[in-house]
Amino acid sequence: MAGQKISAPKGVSEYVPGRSRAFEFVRDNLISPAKLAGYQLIELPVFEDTDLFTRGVGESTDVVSKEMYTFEDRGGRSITLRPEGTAGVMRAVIEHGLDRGQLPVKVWYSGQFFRAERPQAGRYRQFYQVGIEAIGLEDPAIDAEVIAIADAGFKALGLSKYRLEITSLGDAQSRAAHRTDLVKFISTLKLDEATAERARINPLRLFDDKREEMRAAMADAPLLLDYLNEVSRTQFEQVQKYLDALGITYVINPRMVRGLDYYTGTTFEFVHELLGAQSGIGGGGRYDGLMEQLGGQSLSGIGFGLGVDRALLAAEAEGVIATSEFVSDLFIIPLGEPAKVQALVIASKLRSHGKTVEIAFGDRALKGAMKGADKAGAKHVIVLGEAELASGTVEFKEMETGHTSSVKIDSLLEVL
RNA sequence: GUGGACGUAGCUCAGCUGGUAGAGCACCCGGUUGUGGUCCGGGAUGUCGCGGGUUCGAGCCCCGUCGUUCACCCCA
Repeated sequence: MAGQKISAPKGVSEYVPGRSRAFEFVRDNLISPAKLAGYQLIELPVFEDTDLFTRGVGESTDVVSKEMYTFEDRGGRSITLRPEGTAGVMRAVIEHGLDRGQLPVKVWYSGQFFRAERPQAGRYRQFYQVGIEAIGLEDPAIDAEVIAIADAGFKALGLSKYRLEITSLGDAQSRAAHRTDLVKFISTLKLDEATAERARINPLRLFDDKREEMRAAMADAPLLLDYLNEVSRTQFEQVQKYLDALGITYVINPRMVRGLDYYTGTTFEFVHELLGAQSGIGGGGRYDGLMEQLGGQSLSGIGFGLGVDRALLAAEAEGVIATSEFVSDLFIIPLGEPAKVQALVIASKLRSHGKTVEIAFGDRALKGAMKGADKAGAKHVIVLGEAELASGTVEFKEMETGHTSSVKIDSLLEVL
């Protein structure tokens, strides 16, 4: 049975030449501000013990209850493809005792995540995220810095048509007080079965319902922000003060809901204007109980995850992705066998000095090869034939201007 | 998981009420012997997503399936 075509699994995003450079640009620039702020790389497995997510992210969440890729490995262990980044980072921090040293622990990560959802524009089953975590400090200044780093990442891409929404989920005491009243309020509403079930699992969810009638019904619902106790309120005000000082604009969204159970205190989301239904390009927040929940000491942390796929979509929608850049410094067109050998030698030497050099293999006609050089984005071209080999000199052509000059083969490095 | 739309050359799409496929872009070759981006000429390309069915005959109709897409849900 030969010849059957195999296509990619449903709902995965992949980037091939043509767009892969843009993807690379987005991924690298999104995370660059974190590196400037002293965050260090943490490279983790894409699969983990299933318990890590059921305990860390929370069994009541959609992410855990119906979107995980879970399977049994050959040793009978339950394994899950990571649906998010924070739980894995916490596991590794505890396991390697990183929290025994100087605090905060500051790490960044980058990689693929997996959720078995129905695919949609900007929503994939395998998606790419970069993120950071700062663990072990409760200073609201670090909350503001974390948010600022995410914001700087988006700005580094040239994005501007997005907004930052923030809120505070408060501490356990504040949330408990609010929950009592919220549940009471919800009990007065007439809900369909699915919605009632969601309310039962997490009453805050109803704030996120997009249906007009639900929004109207929830208009007068008690807001968590009004229930913050002294400590939580002061912290949230501090965060705002720092953001103001940084000149970062934000809107307070008291109805913001996050899908992962571990969030507490400062919580935020970046929403892009041009993206349609899947408009969240990044988000994060503080998590007080997570580390303890996973068997570590009781430290709070804060972090974010930014969606690389969606940020790329956003950048394309805004038209801020730089498209044509020179890919190679030099393109060599050899004419004849002896020239081909020399081309290999010259290219290899220049590459060892960090120059990007391509060779037109395959004995194409000169015109075709020139065209190829143009398409490939070559900055300079040289033709290597009998005459050049004999004289040791080539016509060095600058593609943008078409200007040529005589250059000794041995001196190519100087003119590149 | 639920509902709607769509699925024709590498890409974007056209194809009237069923009669055995087309355009633009891209690609390849050439425009007198070794120089690109413009122009001109020529050329290759599709089991019309896949599988059934109706019909003398289906890209066009029906069913199923897979995929994409939009919304809900959820979230990056």
